[in-house]
Amino acid sequence: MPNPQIVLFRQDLRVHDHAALVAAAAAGSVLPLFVLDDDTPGKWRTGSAGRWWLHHSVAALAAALQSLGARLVLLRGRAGPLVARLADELGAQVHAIKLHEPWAAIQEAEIGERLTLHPGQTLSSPPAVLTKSGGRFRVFSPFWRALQEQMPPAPPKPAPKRLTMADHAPAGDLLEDWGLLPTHPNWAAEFADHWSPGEEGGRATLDRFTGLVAGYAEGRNLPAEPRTSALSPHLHWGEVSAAEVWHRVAAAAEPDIAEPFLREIGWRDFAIQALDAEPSSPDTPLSPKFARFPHRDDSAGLRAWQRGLTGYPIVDAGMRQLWRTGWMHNRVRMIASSFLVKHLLVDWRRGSEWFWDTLVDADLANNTLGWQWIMGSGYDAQPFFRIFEPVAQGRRHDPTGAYVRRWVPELAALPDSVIHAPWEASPLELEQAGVRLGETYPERVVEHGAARRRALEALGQLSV
DNA sequence: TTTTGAGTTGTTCGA
DNA sequence: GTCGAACAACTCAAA
Repeated sequence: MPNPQIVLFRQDLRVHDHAALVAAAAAGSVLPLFVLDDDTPGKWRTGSAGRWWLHHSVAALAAALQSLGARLVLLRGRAGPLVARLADELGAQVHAIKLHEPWAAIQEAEIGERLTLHPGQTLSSPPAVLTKSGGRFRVFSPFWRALQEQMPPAPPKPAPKRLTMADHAPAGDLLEDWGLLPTHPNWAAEFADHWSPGEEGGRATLDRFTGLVAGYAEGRNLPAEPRTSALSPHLHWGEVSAAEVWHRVAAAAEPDIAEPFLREIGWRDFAIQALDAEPSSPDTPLSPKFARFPHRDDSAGLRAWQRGLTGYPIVDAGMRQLWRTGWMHNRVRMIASSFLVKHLLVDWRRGSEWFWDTLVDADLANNTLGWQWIMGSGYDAQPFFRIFEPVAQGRRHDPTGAYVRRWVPELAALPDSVIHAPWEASPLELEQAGVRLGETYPERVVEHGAARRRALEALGQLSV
């Protein structure tokens, strides 16, 4: 009997296109393992919404493995020493898909020589496409050009037909005992209306999107319409591989039609390699001068933002969509995050922490890149004078107000002309809509013009 | 080494 | 209402 092969699942909760699972199955009997490790990642342990997703995704993976003849073993604790000890006890090899988050590198080092790493998190492997002089790209466009030269990625591997479960596998924990789901209160009550965690749900989401690729470039900025892929949580947890997404989308449309979406998958690679190169970036601005930025310690403003009570309808709609569904449309993420850091001057890390805890697709690389980008302190950051104007953004991307009406129902009866700026409504319009500013819906926490001037002044100080 | 062109997602102002 | 220019200076990547 050959040695047992431990397959350590982490952010690759799938059985298709899983190089580590395939290699293990070919080498002997298999012990699939998932470790709930809240220790190694420290502050960036899986957040609350992510835990809801993780619960269901682990259950789905266990069922998929069961149908192949294996049992997913669940353990809790610091993964490195725990896996190393189990491998020693069983005389096992360990297989895993290489991840590029800083905590993953620590786990991999702690498991040590028993571990064989396989590619699979990113489109290219290693994730860092390099410049002609061997350096890392810090600007997306040249990165994307170089990445495209490596495409297509390797074709997805089929799932193993049959697994032989290793002898002497520990019983492990019960998923229900991990307490990943919220109870009092159950703030995730609506999540299941919007999401189907797990590989099957991910593939169904991908199937649906292949019919929408052609309209993606035009429709992706309209938050009222379901025209984005909604693949982000499935990609974060690796329920479908980036390579499979690439192949399916590329097959669904002509190259120039598919490119706007494939670029976004390229951004995911860019974010992952950026975090790999800059492991402190979740906590530290990449541009050192931003350490001097005069953040305001505005706990009331932060709370208004978190609860969707800023008085700016597009911002509030986004923040409430996030709270209710664990997700926010990408266009609105930009508007809402810009509002926090530019209009309120709150430290971008307070925003990234909130997103980390509330997004079902919370991903350390994407979250970090996004917040540093909007702040202007990161790789390929936007110019400092680019301050989103929430009313103009709302009118441009939600012209009928359908998105605001859905998530901010107390404004639903306002006419289109003022739905994004209720303070511009006439007394009669307000009365007919049943809106009393300051009572049924808040006054603006800041006025745009004044907030913009204040932000420009604060940012201007950095250049002195 | 130096030079050159370019750089996800925008807003405001004045003609 | 529409349009183009200005908004800093810097860094990156390649020639």
